Amino acid sequence: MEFKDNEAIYLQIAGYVSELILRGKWPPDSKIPSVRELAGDLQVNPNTVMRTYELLQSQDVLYNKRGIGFFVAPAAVAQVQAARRERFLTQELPEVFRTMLLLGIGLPEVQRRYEEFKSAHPQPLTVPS
Amino acid sequence: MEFKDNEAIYLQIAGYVSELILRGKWPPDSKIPSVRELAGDLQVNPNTVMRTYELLQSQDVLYNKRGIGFFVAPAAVAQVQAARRERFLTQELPEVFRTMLLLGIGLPEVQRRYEEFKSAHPQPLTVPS
Amino acid sequence: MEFKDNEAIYLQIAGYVSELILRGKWPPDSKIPSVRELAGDLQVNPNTVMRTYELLQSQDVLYNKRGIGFFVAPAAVAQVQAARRERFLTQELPEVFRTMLLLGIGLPEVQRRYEEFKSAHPQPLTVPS
Amino acid sequence: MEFKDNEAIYLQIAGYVSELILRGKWPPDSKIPSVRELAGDLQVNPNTVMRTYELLQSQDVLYNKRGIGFFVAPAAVAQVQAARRERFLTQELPEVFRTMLLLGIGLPEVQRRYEEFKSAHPQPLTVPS
DNA sequence: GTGGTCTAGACCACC
DNA sequence: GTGGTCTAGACCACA
Repeated sequence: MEFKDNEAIYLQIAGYVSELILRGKWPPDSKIPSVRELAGDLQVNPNTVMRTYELLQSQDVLYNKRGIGFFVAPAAVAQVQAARRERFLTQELPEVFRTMLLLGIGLPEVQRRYEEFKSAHPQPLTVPS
Repeated sequence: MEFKDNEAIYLQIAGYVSELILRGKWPPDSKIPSVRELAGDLQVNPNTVMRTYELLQSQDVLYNKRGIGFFVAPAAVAQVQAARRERFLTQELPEVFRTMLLLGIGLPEVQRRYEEFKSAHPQPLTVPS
Repeated sequence: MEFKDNEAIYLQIAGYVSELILRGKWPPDSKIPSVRELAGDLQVNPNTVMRTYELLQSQDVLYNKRGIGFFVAPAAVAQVQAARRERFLTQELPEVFRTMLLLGIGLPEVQRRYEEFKSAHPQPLTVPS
Repeated sequence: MEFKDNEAIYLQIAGYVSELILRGKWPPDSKIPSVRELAGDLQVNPNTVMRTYELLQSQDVLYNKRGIGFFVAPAAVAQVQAARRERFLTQELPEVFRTMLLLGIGLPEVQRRYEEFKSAHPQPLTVPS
C-alpha cells in the first residue's frame, strides 16, 4: 500500500480498513489482523496501526477482546456506510460541484467519464453476495 | 476570512489567492496586496502570507519585482486552471466515482443534487464581464 | 561552519548539504540529520534548517518520511550533478570567458593557476572508495 | 537590459557601467548619461541609478560636478581593471577550480569551450584603439 | 523523537 | 514603502 503525503498515515489506514469492512471482506464479528501483523503487511510502525484501531474502536466500527484481538463490530457496516454517505453527500459532492462550476466542467463530461470508469472497473467494488 | 483547522493557513490562503486569480479579480500583471497588507486584512502574521506568496511564486503563479511587490504572472490563469483541471479529472473525479459505486449512489441522485446546488449558487463563480 | 554575509544562511546550508550528497558523504536513501540536530551543529535556528530542507525537498534532492526524518533522494546525486554541471557550463564558464577577454587574461595564466590550485588541494573533493 | 533576480539591480548596473568604461565606450573625463536618462533607458527607478553612481563615486570610478552631472574619473580604467582583476584571480577563479574538480571537468574541456567561445565572440570585448 | 506551522518581533537591503 | 531573512519560542500531530 502506498501512502499519500498529505494525510496522516493512520487515517489512510482507517479508510483502507473501513473499505474492507464495507465490501464484506472483513465480515461482522470476525477477527481482523493483529496490530503487528497489519503493521508488517503495510510496512508501518505498529503504533500507527494501533492508532487506527483505537480510532475505529472509538467510532464503534471495531471492538476489542483483551488478549485476543480486534473484531468487526456487528453494526459496523451500517455505521460506516451511513457516516461515509453523510460525508459524501454534504461535504464532498458540494465541493465537487463548486470545482465543476469554477472550471466550466458540465454534467455531460462527468457522465461520460463515469461510464468510462464503470466499464474499466467492472464490479470489484461491490459486496460479494 | 475563516480558516479551517485541518489545513495549514498558508495553504488555505494560497487557495484563496488562486481562486481570485482564476476568477479574474486579480488580472495578469496586476500588483497584488503587499505581504503586510494582506496579512492585516486576513488577521494573520505577515510571515504566513509571505509563505503563501513564496509558494505561488515557485509555482509560477506570481512573480516579484524587487522592492515593489508581487504580481500575477501572465500565464497564471492558464497555468492554475490547467493544473486544477488535470487534478480534478484524473484524481478527484475517479475518487468520487469509486465512492459512488461503493455507496451505491447513482448518477441520477448526483444530477438531482447538482441542479439543486446550481440554483442555490446562481453565478457567483464566473468572471464579471 | 562559517557563513558569508552576502548570501542567505539557508541557501549556504543548502549548498553545504548538496555538496555532502554529491561527494557521497550522505548516500542515497540514508537518513540525514534531523532539523534540530543540524541546527544545533551549525548554531542556527531550527527554522532556518527547516527552510533548507524544504527547499531541497522541492528540488527532489531530499524526501521525507512522516515523523521519521529527511532522507537523500535516490536520484539526488545525478539530479544535483546534472543541474550543477548544466549551470556551470552554460552560465558560469561563459561569464568567466567574458571576464578573461575583458581583462586580457589568457588560458596559460589560468592553466598555471589551475595546477597551483590542484597541488594545494590534493583530492579532498572526491568520494572515498 | 534584463536584470537577474539574485543580485541587487543597482549592483548589476554598476557592473554594466564599469564594463562600458573598461571598454572605452565612456572615456575618461567624459560626461556620462544623467541619472534620469539612464534610468529611463534601463527602465528602472532613478533612485536606483543614483545609488549606482554614488557607489561608483565612492570607489573613485566617477566624479561629479554639481549641477552638471557625473563624469568618468581619469584613473577609472586602471582602477576598475585592477579591482576586477584582483577579484577574478583571487575569488572567482578558485571557485571555478573547485567546481571543476567537484564535477570532474578537466582543463581540456574548458579549453575546448574557450576556443568555441572566442570564435563566437570575435573581438567585441576589447577597447577600440 | 520527528517534522510542520504559526506568532511576534527584529533587522536588513532595496526601490 | 517593499520583500527577505533570521531568531526565539510556542504548540501540534504524528511515528
